[in-house]
Parts: sequence; C-alpha cells; structure tokens
Amino acid sequence: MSPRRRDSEGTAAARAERRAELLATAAEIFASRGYAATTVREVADAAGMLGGSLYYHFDSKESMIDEILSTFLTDMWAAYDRVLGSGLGARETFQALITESFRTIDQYRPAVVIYQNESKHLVTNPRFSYLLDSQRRFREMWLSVLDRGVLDGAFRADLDTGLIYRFIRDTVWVAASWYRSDGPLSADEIARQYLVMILEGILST
Amino acid sequence: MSPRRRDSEGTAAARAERRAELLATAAEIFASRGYAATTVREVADAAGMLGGSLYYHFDSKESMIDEILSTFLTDMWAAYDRVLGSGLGARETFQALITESFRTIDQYRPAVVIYQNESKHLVTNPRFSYLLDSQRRFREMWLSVLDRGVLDGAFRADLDTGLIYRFIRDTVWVAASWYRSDGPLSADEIARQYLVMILEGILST
Amino acid sequence: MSPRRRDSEGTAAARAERRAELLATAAEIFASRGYAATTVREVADAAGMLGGSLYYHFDSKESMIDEILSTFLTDMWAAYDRVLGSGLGARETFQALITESFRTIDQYRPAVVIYQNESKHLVTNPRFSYLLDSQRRFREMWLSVLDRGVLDGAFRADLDTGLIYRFIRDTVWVAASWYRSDGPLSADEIARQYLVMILEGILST
Amino acid sequence: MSPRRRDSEGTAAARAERRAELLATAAEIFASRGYAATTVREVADAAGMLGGSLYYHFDSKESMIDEILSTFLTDMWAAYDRVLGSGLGARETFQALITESFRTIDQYRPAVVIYQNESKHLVTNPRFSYLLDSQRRFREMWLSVLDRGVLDGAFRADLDTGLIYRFIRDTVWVAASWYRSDGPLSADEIARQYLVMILEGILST
DNA sequence: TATGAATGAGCGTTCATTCAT
DNA sequence: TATGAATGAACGCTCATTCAT
Repeated sequence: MSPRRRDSEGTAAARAERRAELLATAAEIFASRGYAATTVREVADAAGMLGGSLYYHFDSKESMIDEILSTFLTDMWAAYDRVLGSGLGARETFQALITESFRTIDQYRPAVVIYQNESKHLVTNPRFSYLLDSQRRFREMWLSVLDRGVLDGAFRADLDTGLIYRFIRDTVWVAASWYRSDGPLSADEIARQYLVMILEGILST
Repeated sequence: MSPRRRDSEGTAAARAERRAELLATAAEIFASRGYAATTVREVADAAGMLGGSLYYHFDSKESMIDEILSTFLTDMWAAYDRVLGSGLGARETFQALITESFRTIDQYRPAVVIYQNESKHLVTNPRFSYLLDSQRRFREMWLSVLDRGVLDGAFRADLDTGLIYRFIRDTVWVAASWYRSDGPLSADEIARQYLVMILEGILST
Repeated sequence: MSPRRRDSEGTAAARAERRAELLATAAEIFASRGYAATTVREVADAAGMLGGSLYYHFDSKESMIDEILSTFLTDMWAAYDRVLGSGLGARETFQALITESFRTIDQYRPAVVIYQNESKHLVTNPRFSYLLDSQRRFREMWLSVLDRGVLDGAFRADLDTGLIYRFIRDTVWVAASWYRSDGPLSADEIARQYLVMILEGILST
Repeated sequence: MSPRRRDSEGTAAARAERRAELLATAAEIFASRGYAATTVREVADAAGMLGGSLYYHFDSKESMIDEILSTFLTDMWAAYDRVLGSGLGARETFQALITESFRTIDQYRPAVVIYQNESKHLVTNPRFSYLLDSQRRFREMWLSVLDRGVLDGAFRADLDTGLIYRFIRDTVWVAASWYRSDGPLSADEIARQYLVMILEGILST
C-alpha cells in the first residue's frame, strides 16, 4: 500500500468525486463558450491534464454533456415533484415552482445555460431523448397549473395559456444566462420580484 | 437610357437580390443549427451550389453573419428611433417599443435568433463591436423609459429597474425562438397579450 | 462596320499585340510574386479584365508561362547563334556571350527571372522539355568555349571547367533578379565590369 | 537522478530530435519543390504520417520554414562572427568568409536554397523581419571588407564595390542549388577554386 | 491514471477553369 | 471579346478520438 492509497483515494468514491470535478469544469466552459465551440483540449487544460487523458474518465465529449444535463434534470425534477406532491393550490404551486426554478438556476447555472443553448440541437440524437421527455413533462406541468388557476379564478382567463406558459418559461430560464450567485440579488429575491412582475405586472396601482 | 445601362442596372439589382436570397438561406440555417455548427457546405447545399461558390458572393462565413446581423440591427433601430422620436409618454413608449420588437421578430426571426445565440461569442471580435454598442444603447433606452415611468407614477417603484429590464428583454427576444409567422397568433396579438402580462400581471382582478 | 473596326483592330495583328501586352503583364507578376503564388485573377486584374476573360486569349495559366519562356529563349538563342557563327576566338566569344547575356537580361528581365525560379519545377512536365534542351545546349556551348580557351592558352588550366561554367552561369543570370533597366549602370557597363572580374579577378595587380 | 527525471529528459530530447528530423524532411521538400508549391501532406507523407499529425509538432507550415531559416541563419552568423572577430586583414577575411559560406552551404544546403528562393516573398511578413535584418548585415559586412581591401591596396579600385558585392553574393549562394555533399568536389575545394576565380580571374597569366 | 503521438474526417477557403450570355 | 456565376479539386488546419507506454 503506497501512501497515496490512504483515505478514499483509488476507491469508487474518489473516482466519482474526480468525475464530478471534471464535469463541473466542463460545464463551466461549455456554458461560456458553447458546446460545439469548446474543444476537449480546453476542458482538459482547465482540468490540468492533456486532451487524451479525459478519455480515461469519459467515453466522449458527448457523454460529458449527457452526464451534466441528466444530473441537473434529475435533481430539478426531484424538487418539482416535491412541490407538486405537497397539495398546494394553483397560485401557491405556481409561486413554489418559480422559486424552485431560481434555486435550480442558483445551483446548476452552467448546466441550465447549456440546456438552454444546446438542447435544441441535442434533441435530434436518440441518446438525448430524455430532453424531449423533460420538455414535454415541463410543459404539461405548467399548463396544468395554469389551467387549474384559471378554473379556480386565481389567474385571468382572457389570455392564451400556451402563451403564458412560454412567457414564464422563457423569462425564468433565460435568467440563468446573466445570474451570478455572488450578484447583488439572491436567487430567492429575484424569484420574489419576478413573481410580483408576473402575477401583478409592473404598472403601479 | 442605353440598353447597356439597363443591362448593368438589371445586373446590379439581380446581384443584390441573389445576395439577399443567399443570406436568407444562411440565416435560416445559422438560426436552426447554430453558427459554429453550420458548415459553409450546408449553406451552399441549401442554396443549390457548391461550397466554394459561396465565396464568389461573400468574403467569408463571418461576413455572412455580419451582414445578417447588421442589416437586422439597422432596421430595428430605425423602428425604435421612430418610436422614441414621436414624443409619447413613458407607458405609451413602452407599449410601442414592445409592439415594434415583435414586429422585428416577425420580419427578422432568423436574424434575431442568431443574435440571441451568437452575439456573446461574436462580441470578442472587433469586427462585431457594433453588437456591444447596440446592446448598450438598448439597455439605456429601456432603463430610460422605465425610469421615466417610475417618476411619473406609471410604473411601480418597488422593483429593481435593472431586473425589470432583463425580465422584459429576455421574455420578448427569446420569443423569436418559437415564433412562427404562420402560427395561430399574429405578432401584434402576441405583443398585445405580452403587454397585458407585463403591465397587469396574470392574476385575475 | 463600326468605328471600332478601323485600323488593325480585329485583325490578327491586333490580336497578337493584345496577347503580347497580356503576356508582358503576366511575366512581370510571375517574376515578382512567383508563378505558383500568382493567381490568374491577379494577372487579369492588372490587365483590367476579369479572371475568366483571360481564357479567351490563353488556354491556361501554363500556356502563358510557356509562351513567355519560349519567346525569350528563342530570341536569346538567335543572339547566341549570331555570336557563335561569327568565327571569333575563345576569349572574344566568351566576352561576346557575356555581353549578349546582359542584353538579354535587359530586354527580357521578367522572363529571365521566371526562368531562373521556375524551370526546375517546370522541367518535370513534358510540355516544357525544351527547357531541358536549352539547358543542355547552354552547358555545351559554354564548356566548348571554355575548353577552346584552355587549349589555346587563353584560360587557365588549373580549374575545373565544369565549376567555371556554373560560376559564370549563376553569377550572370542571377543578376536578372536585381537588374533594373533604369538603374545607375547600363547592361553593357555591368557586362564590362563582370568581364573584368571574371577574367582578371578583383585583386589589384 | 530519479528514474522519472531520466524519463522526462529522454522524452524532451526525443521530442527535439523528432522536430529536427521533421524539419530536415520539410526543408528538403521545400527546397526542391518550392515552399508555396509544397503541401503539408507531402511533408507529412515523407515523414510517414498524416497531414494533420504534423500539427502536433508545429503550429503551422509557416512556423516550419521559420524554424528552418532562423536555425540556419543563427548558425551562419555565429561562423561569420568568429571570422570577423579574429583580426584578419581584408584579403584573409574575404577568403575566410567565402570558405565559411561554402561550409554553411555544405551543412545547410536545403535551408540555403529555401532562403534564396523564398525570402523575397517572406520578407513582407513581419514574422520574417529577421530576414531583412540579416540581408542588411550581410551587405554591410561584405561592403566593409571590400572597402577595407580597396583602401589597403588588396583589391582593385576601378570596380563598383556594390557590383562586386552582388557578384560574389550571387555566385556563392546560388551554388547551393547545385551543390551535393557527395559530389566530386568538397565544399572546401569548391571554395578554393571559387576564390581563385574571384580573386585572380580565369585568364591564364 | 495520465502522457504523447498519431489518426482521419471534416472544415473554411482558394483558385484554375468552364460556359452561357 | 469580355462578364458573371459557378465548378470541383485541393489546401492548410482543427479536433474528437485512439492507444502504446
């Protein structure tokens, strides 16, 4: 046993940790430069290794973005499911989902940015069919909340719910492109103000 | 008018028309596949010619996206300037700008999508410094309208105007990614409903 | 008959004149930029026409350099043959050939430069086999003059004639690369001084 | 010395050796076919690899010729400086410089040929400004030796020194185009005979 | 675990050439 | 005679990927 073998090094846990580090590095670069425009050498450089060495950890560049996106989506849906399972009314559900979305942005900013920028192209690849599934589920979730809210009188009925859905989806998720966790406004505070704007509008009353 | 004058006029016009056709083709593909991921050969294929033949019309792939973006921005700013010069109040200006933005999306959808997806990377190239200029002017325009509206009591004062600005910018422009001119809702109708949502919110009253 | 048809225009003579003009233009550019590095568009530009238009006058870029080189070589050999046929002694023949060479450089500078730079590569092409022929004849001519001179005591016998031949060939023809017909020294004056150097050396006596 | 030190030293040395091999291959081809007319694939073929693989070792085709030329010039100037610093008279300096030049040709034949053929075009590129510097220094060196020799009576005064300079420069360096290290005459023997011709002329006395 | 060297497909671009007008 | 538009082959170069060490 060499000294390097002590602790968890060489174990599956250490391996998983290294993967997570590398994926975090890759996500940051994919998000800022774009997936297609990022070379695996750039990722490797940032991780302090040579291009070919990344292939010890990952099958391909594609498997990196795959793991980045699926990890983030799994976690996001866990959070959404917690909200959806807690028996709230339409408006409260709406508020909780928006808040949860900004928390996801806070936690997974690079992955969210990648998701926004790349999923359109990735979706044509069967490997990423889960992106389509997620998009469909996402749409159904919001439409169901909006419909419930219109029915119970919480939300106005004179608007196209499909349009409201897109309005919310876009404004919330694109925020990932400018959000900084060390910015002047916390994720929760941004969520709060966004909720005011979406629910009540920006007109003074 | 000698026949030769007519010929050369027809030729120059035909040439400009061909350029416009090719740029429209390129814009459509850049928008749907992404600029970096689009090959010159794909654009040429779609235009019914070989890769190298595009270089008879354009200096480079870069000069194509340049012309696509600068044409759209020039036109968009002409429309904005018309609104800004017409002496409207803050709220009316706000409404007119939103409406004008959706008309721009209607007319320049691929260019707007490209602008959204690529300007972040393009901006590092001095050739595209006008994108930065446009972004700055755009921000100042909206902040000025919002500030005026807050001062004269039209807009609520308890929100961060910087946040409102981003909220509006994102939600309006990202709409280009799903807007179809042959969709169920016209650009003006989408603008109208977006204005309701932004100004009054989605809560029933 | 249009007015443009008067004089020799449209005739074979006019055509030949135009060819000569175009070849002079091409030769100048081939000489200064190198044949491979010169595009036919550059030649056409300099001639005030479009790239494709040159093909009305010439079959190919290759046929241009072919005509440039063969014209020059034909003329040069006519001059050499005049010297060789005039029954001079070795030393006088030597002097006359050198002088004639500098006159050729004066008259055909671009062609001589092209010949120096390109014939090595051209020679592999059967079309340019006459270049090889010329080189062989050239070598034989000089070796014969040198041998005659050694035999009759004019030239020293302690040097390798093959080396003398190369020495003279190189120094004379490379002069084309810096010679200017409007320079401070005339071709005949350069020939005179070169002859002093070659025959007597640069040492003071 | 740990084994790892030895490894990495061996690796660095092996790498430098491989570069040198590849550059020797490239120089040979650049010299025989011309730089512009040589494709990267041809160089790679000759080196037993694919075109793209060369880019693991070199940044660009240009950086190859750069390294070829700068290495040769550095070495040549070191040799010249040794001669210039040894306090010889004009005539002895002259002889030593010629001899050294032929030794350089012997050692760096392909590089010298490339230098002759390509520097005119390369010089327009700021990256190769050192070629211009070298040319200027070269000219000043020879003119200074010639002037010294004329002043102290070694060289004849009735010739244009600028012309002598070109005469020598051309005849010496163009020799690289036909010199073979395995030819019948050694570099030193060629230098000796050239010196006879240049200093004393070819006339028998 | 990681390196270093190479692969091979494909990219943006150039250019001699063609041809209908 | 010359133009304008296009062809198609080839070029320098990039990059995800492989693999012996």
